[in-house]
Amino acid sequence: MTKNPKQPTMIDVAHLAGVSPMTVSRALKPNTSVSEATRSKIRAAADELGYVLDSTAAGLSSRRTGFIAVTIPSINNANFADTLRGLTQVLRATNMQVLLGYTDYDVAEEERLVEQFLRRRPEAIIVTGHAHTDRCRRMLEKCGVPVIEMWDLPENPIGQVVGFSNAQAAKLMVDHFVGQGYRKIGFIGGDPSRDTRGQDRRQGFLAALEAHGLDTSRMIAAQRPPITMREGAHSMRLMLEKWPDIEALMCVSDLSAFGAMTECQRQGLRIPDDIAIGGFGAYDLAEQALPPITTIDVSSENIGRIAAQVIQNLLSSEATKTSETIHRIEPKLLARDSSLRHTER
Amino acid sequence: MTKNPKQPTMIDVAHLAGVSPMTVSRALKPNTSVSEATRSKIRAAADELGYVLDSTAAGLSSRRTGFIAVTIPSINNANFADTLRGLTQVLRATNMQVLLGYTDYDVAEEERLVEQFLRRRPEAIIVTGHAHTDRCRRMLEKCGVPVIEMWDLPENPIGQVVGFSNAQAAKLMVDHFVGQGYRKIGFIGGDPSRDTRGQDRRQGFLAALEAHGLDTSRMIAAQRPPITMREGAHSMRLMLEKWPDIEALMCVSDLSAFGAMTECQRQGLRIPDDIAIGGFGAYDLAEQALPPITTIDVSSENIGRIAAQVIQNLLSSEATKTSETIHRIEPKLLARDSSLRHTER
DNA sequence: TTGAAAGCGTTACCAA
DNA sequence: TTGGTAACGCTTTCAA
Repeated sequence: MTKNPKQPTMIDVAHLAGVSPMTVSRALKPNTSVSEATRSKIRAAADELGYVLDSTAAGLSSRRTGFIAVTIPSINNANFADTLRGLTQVLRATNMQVLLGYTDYDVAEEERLVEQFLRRRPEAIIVTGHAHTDRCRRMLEKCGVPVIEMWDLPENPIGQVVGFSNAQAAKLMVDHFVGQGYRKIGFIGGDPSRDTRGQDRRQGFLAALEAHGLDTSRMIAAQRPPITMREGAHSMRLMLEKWPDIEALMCVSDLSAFGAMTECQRQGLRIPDDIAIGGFGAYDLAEQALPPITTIDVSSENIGRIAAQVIQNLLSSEATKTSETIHRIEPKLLARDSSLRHTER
Repeated sequence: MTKNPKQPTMIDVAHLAGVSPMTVSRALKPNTSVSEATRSKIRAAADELGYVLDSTAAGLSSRRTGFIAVTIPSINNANFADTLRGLTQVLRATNMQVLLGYTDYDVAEEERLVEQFLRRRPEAIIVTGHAHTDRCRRMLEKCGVPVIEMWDLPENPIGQVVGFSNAQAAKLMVDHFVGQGYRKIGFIGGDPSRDTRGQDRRQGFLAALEAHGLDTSRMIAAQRPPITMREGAHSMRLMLEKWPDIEALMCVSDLSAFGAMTECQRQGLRIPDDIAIGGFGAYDLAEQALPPITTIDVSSENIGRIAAQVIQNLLSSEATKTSETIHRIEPKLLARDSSLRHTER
């Protein structure tokens, strides 16, 4: 590793190229009025010195850091990964960089992250869900940059929203189960203190059962998220012990649904003949499992893409700024063998 | 959203608290000599104004940005997610922030990311693997901060290394298969142009087969990574068409192994009686699948933790800086039902 | 198209 | 323990 006691600055490049630093600054960005001759001379000088622009200084001076701060509950989650992918894809064109943090489904950790991130002076901030500590909410409200809450439909949004109704998503599954003729229907997952989206699904699930006049007792609350396959299997064991008559089961995510399904299979139960299974999130796993698992698709990647577009819109100087504040996604049910009656296949 | 035409600065806080900006700067960091009275006065003033430190300015002035740049091939990958978790956990104590980018297994994209990241003046940079474009390698070599290559054992390391031998990992699986009495052994995955780690596993696999004097023809190259479950299933179909006599199969990752296994099951083959399956990566899925899938554990989280410790060490002013450059992890085989002969269970 | 001067908000350094 | 001064490396702004 060559020891570089000091990285070259714009001034060094300017000296070598025989121009002023200001011209270097311009020459290094596109769409600036610099003659081709000067520009290539400067490029050569920069290359020779191994010059690398210092965005820290640039950001301080221009008050545009190029950061979009994003917090998600978990990095090891295909849904949020998809959202992030959609986000970065759209953002790439804008030269914006994502500053990513994960909260582990903990609002206190979210607060810590948001505080750290705001120091970086991001040009917008995206958080997952509507649950925040009071202090975090206050910080977001007066941070002076666009705030997006995603993956949820908050009752009192801080700024923009790109999300869907988790309750409605769960209702889709209940309606599907009922349409397939199942009546003794259960749910696994949904921790009120941490996974508010899971909890919303649980509540929507209950409400939908009630709307159909069905028994609502077959509920197993999960451990703290992330709800793993293993916990799905564990909860399934409890469920079968307590309500062996259960006909159909929704899990808070496809991962726990897979765990629940394999537990059933281990116990010799057939899916869906003995028990129907539904998940959430449209994971690859749900499609690839044997049998494929019925799930709900909320187009995670699209959430990210839309969020990025909202930001682009808000940051573009053109005063086209949409007044729209809620960008609502419609969850879709993907009916698969794990819940389809033989006669309907 | 309250319109804040201008965020308050340290000077505003200093005025309100009746001290100098310098004292504010000190009061806001721990372990600085400021009297308790002054400190709390300043804290109150900062709170009242809703002051948020500007790390951009702080970084410019102190030349310490608090960023550790990290590139991984994919965000939607439990292994790299675990590495990242280990990394951030250790780094949290240091007040370092991870600047994360994913390359999609593309060295050109890695180059783009590294260039972007170096502008942020990170205090260290961590990349995955040894394959870089020439330009990227040059940038890393002369960036002036510690460089770590992880998840691999490069022949010509740029700086520090925290990794393991992918070839050796594959050899573990071959030896296991052979020990179980399998002889007609195949491999799925390993794209030389992109997934060099997968390719290394493939090569190690071949070498191990040869060492045992076994036939090395049963190889199916995968599509470009990430190798999904679906591609595992697809490759399995090809494999069974071409070599229906195959007795044991290793896949480049647990995901493709799961896809391959479900494809076998769909075709009525029993695991491991008709065909044994092995994966890589110790995903939850491998443990939870039916039957559980034999895999290789490289302790992904540990890779991240060690990388973070190496960085802490390198950045600490104490000249304890370890001369050690290669931090080698030992892959471990987790033998499970998907490859264990009945008699050995 | 190019340049000079004046910050951007913070911290290093030295002095009190 | 506190404060004054001078950067840090760039961009904004205005002028040539």
